Amino acid sequence: MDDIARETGLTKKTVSRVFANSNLVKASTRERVLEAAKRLHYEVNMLARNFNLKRSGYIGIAMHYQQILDGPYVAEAFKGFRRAISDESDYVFALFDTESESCNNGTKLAKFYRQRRVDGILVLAPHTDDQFLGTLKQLAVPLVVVGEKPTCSSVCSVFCNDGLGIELVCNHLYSLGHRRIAFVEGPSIYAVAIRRKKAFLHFLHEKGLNNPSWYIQPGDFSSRSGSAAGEILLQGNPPPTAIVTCNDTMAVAVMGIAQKLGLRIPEDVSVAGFDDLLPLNGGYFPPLTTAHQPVCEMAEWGARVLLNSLQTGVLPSGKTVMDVSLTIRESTGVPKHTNGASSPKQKKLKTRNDSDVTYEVQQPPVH
Amino acid sequence: MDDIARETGLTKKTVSRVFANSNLVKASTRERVLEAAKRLHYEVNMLARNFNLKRSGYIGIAMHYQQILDGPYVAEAFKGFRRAISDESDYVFALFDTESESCNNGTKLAKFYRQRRVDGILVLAPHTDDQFLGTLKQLAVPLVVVGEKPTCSSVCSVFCNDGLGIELVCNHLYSLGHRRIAFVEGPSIYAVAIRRKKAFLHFLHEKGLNNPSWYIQPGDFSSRSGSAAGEILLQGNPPPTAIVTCNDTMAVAVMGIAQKLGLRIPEDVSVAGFDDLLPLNGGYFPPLTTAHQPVCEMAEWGARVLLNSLQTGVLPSGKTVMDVSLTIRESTGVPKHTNGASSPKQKKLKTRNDSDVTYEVQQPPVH
DNA sequence: TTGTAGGCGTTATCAG
DNA sequence: CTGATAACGCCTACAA
Repeated sequence: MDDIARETGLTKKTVSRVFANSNLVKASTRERVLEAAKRLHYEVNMLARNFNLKRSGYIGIAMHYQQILDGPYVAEAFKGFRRAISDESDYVFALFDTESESCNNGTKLAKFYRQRRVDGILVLAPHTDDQFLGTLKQLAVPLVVVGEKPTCSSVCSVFCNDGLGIELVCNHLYSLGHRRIAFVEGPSIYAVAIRRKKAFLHFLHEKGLNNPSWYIQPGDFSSRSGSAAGEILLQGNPPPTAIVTCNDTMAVAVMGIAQKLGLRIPEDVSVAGFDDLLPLNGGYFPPLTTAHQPVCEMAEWGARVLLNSLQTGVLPSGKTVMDVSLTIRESTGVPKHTNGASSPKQKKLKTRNDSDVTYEVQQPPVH
Repeated sequence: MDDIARETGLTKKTVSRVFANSNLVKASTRERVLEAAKRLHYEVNMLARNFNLKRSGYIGIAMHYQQILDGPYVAEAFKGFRRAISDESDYVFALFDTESESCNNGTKLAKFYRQRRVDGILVLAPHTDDQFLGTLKQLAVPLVVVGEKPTCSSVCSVFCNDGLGIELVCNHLYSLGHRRIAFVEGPSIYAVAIRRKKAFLHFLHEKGLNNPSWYIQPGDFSSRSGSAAGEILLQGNPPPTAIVTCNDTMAVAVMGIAQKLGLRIPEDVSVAGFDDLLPLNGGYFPPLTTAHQPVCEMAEWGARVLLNSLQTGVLPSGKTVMDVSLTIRESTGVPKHTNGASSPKQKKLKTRNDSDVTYEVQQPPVH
């Protein structure tokens, strides 16, 4: 900057103003500065600037690397994050693996914030036993949880109405005539999985269905666990006429087992999932009926809330619940031995409705 | 720091030494400082420290978000990165999406480096048409490309011997007795895909196989494209007895189509993939014979090289080629109408060999 | 619209 | 082993 100031006969401060996009600089002066900057290959030293501004320019994304990096969930979430925090915003994402203990108990994340290495934190799909949220809350870190309803209730978060999703799926199956409906659980480290199961139990109770207890099988979101559950369910007696799983991966695995057992989908058994994140698979399984979780939108909104907080200096707060919608495809249909209420072909009747967003407490989006 | 200095009756500099882990501080002095620091809730301001040290503490990871975030490749790569650059290393990962134009032509990445926002860059699986490598090369940025052999030859990189992988797979099939071997290509934006195809053509030529041209089908690594190719190949006349695909996803899709057509694997058709990254699927397809690509190891090594460069100040250089190995599982076997040379059951004969690493030019690893 | 003086929190240098 | 002083490159406050 000194060099440019000398070259142009101005002061460092004026040069500084140009690069800080201050509007109290004469256009001609700005030109002169920019010209000299180009000539001298000058580039702002963000280290110095940020040091001065007491900000890092980084937004931390905390997540369990191995748990979710491998899957469409993260891809969708990042799409949303990037929509909110684009290239121009001057913020960059920093990645933190909450798998490590130091991260998990909050020590490391807290330290990073205190040390000014991140300006704010987006927490993606934390586990229910993650302790760091509590730690961070005390620190008054600008923090937004995306994809989960944190147990620590005062933490700002964006998640979705899992219960509604299961309800929609189950009612869809019920109205097709299904009564023997089975369920494959998700891992209990995720509150979402627990909520989904709870909603299923509630559905059973509401409809007065008295299915055998083995109609509810454990699962951990993995293909392997889906297959295991599928084998038990489909070879049981009497087998369910419909199987609802806690995520799409397990639903596909169930379809795989069904096909292996020579069962047609949906003629012999209906299968429904949860998430609607999987790419429509290559055509060797019927497209999946599933509850659509607006991950991208949740992420985008969460990032916007955080950004807004960073700009205003007001800590983020409040919860946003987004509605899950039902996407009916070809893996569900009328059960064999039943006269269902609906027509047998339900092809591609899409009921997605992304604008179905419920704002409980929220500052306006900065679109 | 001033506060601590006052409290302890020392100088700022001495306090500084304590936190910089300098060993020229008396133990008792260090104790006093740390005690005061705890009492005053002092935490080093990394912004100031890094400003002074002219480093950001961030390592950039440049990749095409949507292209690869959704899949096991990134998960593996990050596992490797983290092995090399752990929590203790004081480096954090920053994420850059090379999908955006500003990143693609290198402007943004270059700017980030000049602006001191990243100390070095790991480029994950770039496309052949990515322009940023050239730009960055000129800037003398500490940079390592992982998972691809860059066209710009002087760029430091860690990739694998794709050709060898295809060769191993093809020879395995050939020795089982297969002659009508088909191939599903990968997208030409990846040089890896081109190398794999080239290796396949070389294999055909070497064995003097004269298969119809439609035995080579286009693909883009997606499940959808795999299915499309599978349908054409398996319904063709004469159909191939074995199908080699450019990645595992497409191989699974081909298996799906095969099962849909009522073909048994490997009795009616053998299928082999490339990558060995997919979780062993839930048991509804036979476990896949595939070429194992040591993504995690490549990433780890790449990150080590970069770290080493950052510590020594010497720009990274040289190429490391890691060998692909063959993992034989149950999706390949002796063709129906042929008397293969080998036994029909080749179950779980694993030939993985991760230590098969070839160092062409390289500084020693900092284990 | 531009300039002056001073400060941000750390480390480097060199002396003791 | 410890200390005094200056420097890093930018920004804020206030003055002109």
